[in-house]
Amino acid sequence: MTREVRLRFAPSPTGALHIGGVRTALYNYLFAKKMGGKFLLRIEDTDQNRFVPGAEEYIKESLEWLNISFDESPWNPGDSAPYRQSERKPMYMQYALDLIDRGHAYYAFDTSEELEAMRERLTAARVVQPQYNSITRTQMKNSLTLSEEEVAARLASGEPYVIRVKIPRKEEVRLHDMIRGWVMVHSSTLDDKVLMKSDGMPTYHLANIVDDHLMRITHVIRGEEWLPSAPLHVLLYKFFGWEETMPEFAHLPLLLKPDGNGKLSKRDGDKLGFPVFPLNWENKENGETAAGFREQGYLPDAFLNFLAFLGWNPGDDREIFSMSELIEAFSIERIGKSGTKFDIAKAKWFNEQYLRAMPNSELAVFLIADAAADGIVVSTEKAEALVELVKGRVTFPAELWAQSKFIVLPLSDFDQEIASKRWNQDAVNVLTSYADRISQFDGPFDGISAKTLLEATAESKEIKLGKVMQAVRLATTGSGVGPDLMEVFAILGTQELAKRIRFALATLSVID
RNA sequence: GGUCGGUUCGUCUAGGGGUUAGGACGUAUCCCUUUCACGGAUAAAACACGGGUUCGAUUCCCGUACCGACUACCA
Repeated sequence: MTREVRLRFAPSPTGALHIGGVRTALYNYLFAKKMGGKFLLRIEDTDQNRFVPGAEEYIKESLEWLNISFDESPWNPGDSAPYRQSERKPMYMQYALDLIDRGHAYYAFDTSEELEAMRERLTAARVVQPQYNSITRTQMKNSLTLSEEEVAARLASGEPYVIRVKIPRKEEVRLHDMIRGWVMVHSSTLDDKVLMKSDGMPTYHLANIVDDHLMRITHVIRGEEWLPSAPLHVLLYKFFGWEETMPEFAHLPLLLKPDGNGKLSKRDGDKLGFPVFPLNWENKENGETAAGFREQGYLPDAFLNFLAFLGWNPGDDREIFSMSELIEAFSIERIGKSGTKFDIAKAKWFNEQYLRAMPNSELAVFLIADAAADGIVVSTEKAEALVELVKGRVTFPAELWAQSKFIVLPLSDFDQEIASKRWNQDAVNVLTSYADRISQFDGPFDGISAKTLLEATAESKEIKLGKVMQAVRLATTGSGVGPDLMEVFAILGTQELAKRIRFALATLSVID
């Protein structure tokens, strides 16, 4: 019988969900869906000191924004409930105890001072890697060195203790990674990691193995930073006797800084002026804030598409993928091995592609809202016309209104540099006549008729249109650049257009 | 330092024993456009280095260099 494919995303609620975490969630989701399996969310909140209020909601909202949904989660529990490790606390100890019974773990009573002293002693003795391991544990206070009575007495007295895994002295640990192939590590380089902390909570290592086993996880896709501890996890599956159902591992390449080297961090975003988080974030306790892609104007589908390509590609030239197309095309084999530098320019390009592909009616919603924020009411019909005019020129929805409001708002001033260079007597002559002709214009005033009329006007004055075009733009929009002027005229309408021209004629003066 | 991982244009990448080493972003130029942008076209731009193996290596092997992750009672 083949097992149901089950994947999980297991973030820690210690702050805003980093973009790398979002990508991990996405890849897990894509693979789960591709395989017709289930995707679950598990909150890894075993470190009570690092818990940050609001972080869990942030994770939820971020993934909802991107349409990454869970079949099972704290808010939509399935038969693996509960989905918060803090709520699973009572179940971990028995597994740790089981490991002690099997001789694969032990109690340790060393204080942090004693641990520190041990490390100092080893460092002084030039031991390359001071760690709690098969050698050093014989000199520490634990159930391997202490008598059974002594251990029992310490336990009974309520003395704080941890439970450590007993790493074998010599053993070749073989780890299969779906992205990297076989990775071999010798157990002598591993240390006796803490499994149960003195506060009664499991560490990540124990909780992750126990929960993945209990939740019947078949594939673990996580960041490369976990690769070094993966051999320990393999060992734990073996110690528990769960090798048969051990999940497949895939360690994703890291997301790197755009400049220089190293893992992408919040500081890079602040420094280079782009977000590193999906949503805006504010830690109410320490006032820490971070900018989000959503608030910067990235469309969820575009951001998702961009994210998917950070370390994965379909193997052909296609670049624009919807979520369902991603699911269809996704495969772990096509995930790269090397770290990926974060390139915000590509993210913008994706956003532009998606924005231009959106129907005007949807884009108009953004424009109407932004106009309303400025206290301006724009009709749907007008908004759609404006959107059509400028959508090819913008990266973010907020620019739609910013770049077209000059049409809606009254014309007040003129670009002085253009005025001094382009405002001349020819322009005054053409515009004076054009305003008159427009006022008398009868019939539908569209881009074509606006242009025909302007050409006729210039011809009647025996002036080349090209010589006065900049002045015409300046007079009607106040600026030297902008979208197709004749289309602008059409939206303005004959009355407003004539009014603007007369205002310009009255305001600007010919210098030469 | 140790362990592990990685290395194709500036960036994301395709490819893989014999290729003009392909695409995309970005950049530059040209075309379109009576502006700017969009769009179209073109260009510059890469196999880290050294040894093997081989008729032939960017591709396979081994070293070196460089980069990174990890090295907590954090995940």
